[in-house]
Amino acid sequence: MVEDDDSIRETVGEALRAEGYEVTTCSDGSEALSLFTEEPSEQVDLLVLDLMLPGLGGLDLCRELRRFNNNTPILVISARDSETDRVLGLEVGADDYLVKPFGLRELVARCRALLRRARQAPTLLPEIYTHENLTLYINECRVTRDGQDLNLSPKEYKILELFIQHPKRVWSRDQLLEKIWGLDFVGDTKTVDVHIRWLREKIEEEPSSPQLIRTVRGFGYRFG
Amino acid sequence: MVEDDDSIRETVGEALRAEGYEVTTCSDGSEALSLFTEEPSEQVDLLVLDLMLPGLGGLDLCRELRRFNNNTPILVISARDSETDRVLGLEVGADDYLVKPFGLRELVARCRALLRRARQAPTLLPEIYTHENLTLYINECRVTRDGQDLNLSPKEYKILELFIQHPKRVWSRDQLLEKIWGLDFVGDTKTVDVHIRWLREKIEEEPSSPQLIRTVRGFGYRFG
DNA sequence: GTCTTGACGACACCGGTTTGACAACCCTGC
DNA sequence: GCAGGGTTGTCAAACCGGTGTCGTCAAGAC
Repeated sequence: MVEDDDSIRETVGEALRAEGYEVTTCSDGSEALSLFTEEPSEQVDLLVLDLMLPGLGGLDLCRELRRFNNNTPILVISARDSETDRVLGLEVGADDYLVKPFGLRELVARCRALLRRARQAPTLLPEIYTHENLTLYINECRVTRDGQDLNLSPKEYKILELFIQHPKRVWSRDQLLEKIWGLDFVGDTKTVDVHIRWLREKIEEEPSSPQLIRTVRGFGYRFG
Repeated sequence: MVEDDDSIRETVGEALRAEGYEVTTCSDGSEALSLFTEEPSEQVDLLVLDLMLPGLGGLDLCRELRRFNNNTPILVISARDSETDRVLGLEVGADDYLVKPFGLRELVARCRALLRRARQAPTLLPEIYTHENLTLYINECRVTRDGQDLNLSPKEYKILELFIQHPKRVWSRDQLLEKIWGLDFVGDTKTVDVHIRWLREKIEEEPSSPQLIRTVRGFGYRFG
């Protein structure tokens, strides 16, 4: 929690601790930012952030965090209560905006709601996926089989990326069209079949009896 | 968006459409719930929900969705502005609570914030149903019996999925034809019998004296 | 006992899937 | 600008397994 007013900081901190949360407080923006950038960085699950801070302001801190792909949930608390202020806070990356003065029960409830949702999202997706003898490097758009580079086309790569990120999940042809080709694709779902075939030829031991990409008759395809 | 007040529904709907969102509106809770339970279910990315609704109320709808592991983001809009109301709304599963009257820009900003966060949670948790020694994995179109994979045909799988989601309920042959085969199916209801038989052979200990799929003479079939 | 309803076995058909071939398209290097 | 290779979307034919139908028999209901 970042808040320069001592009494509010103490009160809110206590209320959250009473709920069983572990709370770290500080009173200005740059101190907060260092918590995120220093190594080893503390794992922060939720940031309760006042806007009016000495030095680095709350909005700037918010922007800065999002700029570095930090997706920690942020609950802004502020005395500025105009609609413009609220919209601005949400636009720069806050997840919720609560106007002072607020009730402690509401603050706790909103914190809980944010944490509940954040728990469902993996904090960070891995950049390298491995499945049997296949390895996929997200950043490099590259796939190796037994260490040997595979030459996949863009579509083939995207399909494999989706597959390897969700092993065992069955994808219908329509879902694949939506995910890989986009909603605005017009054409036949048979297109998917063909790309699956080419992908099989590159990653399967025996493309005619595929082990990695299985067809689930009537539904679609499954990887793994 | 679920809202019984015509003018609010229109205004908000238009505001969101103006932002490029695709908006479906309805005016009561049960209608909304059917959007989620019907097959094929519409993909809903965000639910904007009024609390005071005729019939099934907003809070009940919220609870019902969460009970079925539906984790669609929910933004509650309500004229009830006491702290207790807000806390209650957030506790039953809403992600945000906005008090009427509200500014359209703030509403849009809060919708955007919720969608931004939801987008980071790519897959919903695997939906898994278990009944005695059977386990059904929704996302994988897969069923195991005592841990062993069952090789079900599409029709068999769909029937079992429907059954396991509604244990003890009696389904008439016509209802099954409508749910599994679709409204446009023309043919004999005996078809259902045959598929039930095949399903029994795969999931029952003794298919000739079925324990899981019971026949309710004169009515249909019951699972569990 | 008679009638109705459901279970079972067999079989032909249909639709989904695979496969091969081909043309349109987009890059890239010359 | 132009040629060539790689990528992509479409189509038709072959293959295969799921699917629908039918006739018969067993089990309940009255």
